[in-house]
Amino acid sequence: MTKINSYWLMKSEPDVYSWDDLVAEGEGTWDGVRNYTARNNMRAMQPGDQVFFYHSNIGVEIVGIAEITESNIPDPTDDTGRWSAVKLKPVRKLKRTVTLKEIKADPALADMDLLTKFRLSVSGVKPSEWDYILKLAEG
DNA sequence: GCCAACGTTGGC
DNA sequence: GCCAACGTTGGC
Repeated sequence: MTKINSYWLMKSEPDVYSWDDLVAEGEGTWDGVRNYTARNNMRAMQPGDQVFFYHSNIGVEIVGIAEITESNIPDPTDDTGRWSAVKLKPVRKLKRTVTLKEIKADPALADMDLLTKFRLSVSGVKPSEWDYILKLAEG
């Protein structure tokens, strides 16, 4: 099994589950996803994969980096067996957040799934995009 | 298997 | 709070 992608972006509404909630918990289970594309992305994840944690609705920005600790586990909120979940832990908060506005304004990031499939809650990030955003956030 | 209706997401 | 985008459901 070859690794296709190691970088991801996961969206959460901060008033439901924020970066601080993840930090407080130490490890979070990402469940309740009811979108096939998002689920397929989650199934492709492997422990050790890096994830941008993104706040939707409020803030609308990437706030931190998390790491997948367990992948392809059954969704505890699902009784049909169709859906999957992953577990992740916080790695670190970005030195400064990177807003959607910035991402939209930057031609280097125009192809991000975040923009082209903006309703997708779990999307892939290319290594080049990952590096670029890290550079924006931390120089 | 098509497609209209419906529901949800998420930016503004 | 509104509305556009788009994924899912269900009737046929």
